[in-house]
Amino acid sequence: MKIPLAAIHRLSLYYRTLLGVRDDDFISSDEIAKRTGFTAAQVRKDLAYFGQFGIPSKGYRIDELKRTISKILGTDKAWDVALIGVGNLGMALLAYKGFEPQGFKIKCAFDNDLRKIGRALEGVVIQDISELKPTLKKEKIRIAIVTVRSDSAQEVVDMLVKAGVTAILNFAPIRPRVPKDVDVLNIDLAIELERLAYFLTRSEKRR
Amino acid sequence: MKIPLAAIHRLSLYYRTLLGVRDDDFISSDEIAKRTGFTAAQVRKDLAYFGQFGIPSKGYRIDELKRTISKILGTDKAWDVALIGVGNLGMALLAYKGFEPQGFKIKCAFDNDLRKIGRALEGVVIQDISELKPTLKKEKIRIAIVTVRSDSAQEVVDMLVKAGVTAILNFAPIRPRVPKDVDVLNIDLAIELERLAYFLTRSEKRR
DNA sequence: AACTGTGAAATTATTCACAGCT
DNA sequence: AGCTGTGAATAATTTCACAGTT
Repeated sequence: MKIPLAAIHRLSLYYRTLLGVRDDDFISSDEIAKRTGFTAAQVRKDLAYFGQFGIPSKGYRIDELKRTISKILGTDKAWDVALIGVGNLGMALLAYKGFEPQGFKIKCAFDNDLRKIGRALEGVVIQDISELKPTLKKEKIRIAIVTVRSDSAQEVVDMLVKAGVTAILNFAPIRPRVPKDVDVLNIDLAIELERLAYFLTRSEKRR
Repeated sequence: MKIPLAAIHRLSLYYRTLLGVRDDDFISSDEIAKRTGFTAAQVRKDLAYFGQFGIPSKGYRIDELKRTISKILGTDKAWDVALIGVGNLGMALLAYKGFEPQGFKIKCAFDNDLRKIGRALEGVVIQDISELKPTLKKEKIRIAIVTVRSDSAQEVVDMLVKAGVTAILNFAPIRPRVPKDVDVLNIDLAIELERLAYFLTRSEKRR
């Protein structure tokens, strides 16, 4: 069956909602919908893509549902992550507290600035970019976050692919080319602001 | 006419591509498609939502198209932006060089940490959060970036709405409630990693 | 009675394919 | 001849609505 990509995103949000609810109880699709802003039918359909977890007339067992979603998303295991580019944004992500609760740990960091190499931040020693491949192979790292400037982003992505990385969260404002078995998720901060500017322009026109 | 939200996102990417091309020439939908990874029909349809800019047998005038897209997105004007929460991520965004070329300028920053208030970063003096409403009103700021911890995010968003902000880029891992004339774009970094983990889990199963 | 799971219908988005302009 | 603009066709996603289960 073909699962809409958007469903995965919603699943993450359902999971977040469940974290704020007492465990030892049931929750209905209606209640999840209310708390996340989606519709009840959508919640049920999304969950049904992956099996039948609900009990008619009661809803979903919260603790079970949490475990199930976590397993679907793959956040039931811990994932080690590599960070490439320890500039402002990279440092902020190193210090970001939101990753570990979801099972992600930035295990190693790389930069090409000699002044940074060898320094430790948040318990992670910054390594020279030339160490990238051996370290990633050794640590069996499959996920990387790219926060380098756009002019070296493609080069870094190529190195990551060669080092066996298959999932990349890219903050550089380019869309890197990768083999099709590698997943890239692009976050372009300026583009997000552009979308807001579009809405703003529209709504000001409407007045 | 109803314009798909995704079309706006693509428009931003077309624009980025055009920046890397000589001005005084034409470009075909096919060429734009090739450079952005979408299809030519999609490029033409997206542009056609907003008017007829192309010349049959030649393509689109690059300089004109750039101006046109910029106008559609609203990036032809400069936008002043407020930043709330000068933690690691907030500081990184303050220093981020990618906003200004697209017409966004972080004009003021707020925090509630007394040790930070009064300090200047990147030429922006950090103000006490109590100054938020008067400053935003005075500066007529409509766009805000929220990088506070999740437990105060809703409160901050409420303040922003009261101060007249109608577009919010939110990095706190909650979905704030806002009146329907306010647009919120949520970037949840952990959720993005969860999507990658999902792909990774799937592709490992396939082997 | 209450709530799930799911086909069918409706809606939304994308792709096709070609008439028409330069 | 080449490339746009766009209706029509197709595909994807969401919503509806209800049969079935507890």
